[in-house]
Amino acid sequence: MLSLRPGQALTLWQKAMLAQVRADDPDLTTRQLAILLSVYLDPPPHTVRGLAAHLRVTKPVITRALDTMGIMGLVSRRRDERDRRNVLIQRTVKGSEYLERLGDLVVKQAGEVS
Amino acid sequence: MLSLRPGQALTLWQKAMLAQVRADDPDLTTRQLAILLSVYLDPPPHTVRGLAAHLRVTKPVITRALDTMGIMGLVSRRRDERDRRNVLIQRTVKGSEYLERLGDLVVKQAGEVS
DNA sequence: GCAGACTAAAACGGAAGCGAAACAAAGCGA
DNA sequence: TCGCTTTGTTTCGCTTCCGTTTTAGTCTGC
Repeated sequence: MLSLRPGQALTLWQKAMLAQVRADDPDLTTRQLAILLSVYLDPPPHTVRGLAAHLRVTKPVITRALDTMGIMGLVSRRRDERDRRNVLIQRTVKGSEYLERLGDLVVKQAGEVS
Repeated sequence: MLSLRPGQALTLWQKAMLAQVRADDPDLTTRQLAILLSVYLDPPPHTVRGLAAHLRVTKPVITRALDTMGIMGLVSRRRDERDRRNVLIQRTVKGSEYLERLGDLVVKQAGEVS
């Protein structure tokens, strides 16, 4: 159970956003990041349909985000051989590293919140 | 001093992003949110030039973000009467409420992180 | 006063995201 | 087999953001 006050939350958010903006690696949209986090933190398998329902957005939103993040190497796609209509979204080393850095960044900024 | 583990940080991030995506009020870009948080959390006065230096982005980025958030009513602009080249960025009630909701949202999600 | 420095905004072309609708491929049920 | 559903992608027109460059207004030092 993680407990923090609203002021601490906003300060943490500011520090994290600031670090994100200053780092000039390409930053993801809110939707893209939500998808990436779901793929890596929720148990597989992940399908376009499943993610769309989970985030309550339309399927093209998922497809487009996967296109973009696929080019970035943060996720990869594979056909489901058991039901070839489905596409399974898979993790990549690069995506793991990306989220690892994000987690470390948040932890680091949290340490500086009084 | 706020202490959390990388796994907790990512889970918190996921929950917050998910809540943000599901809520269908217009979500801000990373840059816009960073600007908004700086305006509300850092001591005034805030100028375009100052914010650009603080975030390490170009001035048009700030101008455009202020345009967008101004239309949304989250910030307002006023000429500095002491040096009329400057524009002072000011807080609004609506902006305060927006960040209050954001803070509460993060606190709420944090409470569900094990 | 006036040239030069400074500040913010506007203009420009390009890239990327959006929702809605159309589409192709695969499974399913009679 | 042959419709019908399901799944993911593509297309369309539109909006928004991007970096760069240009413009307009304001100070400042001589």
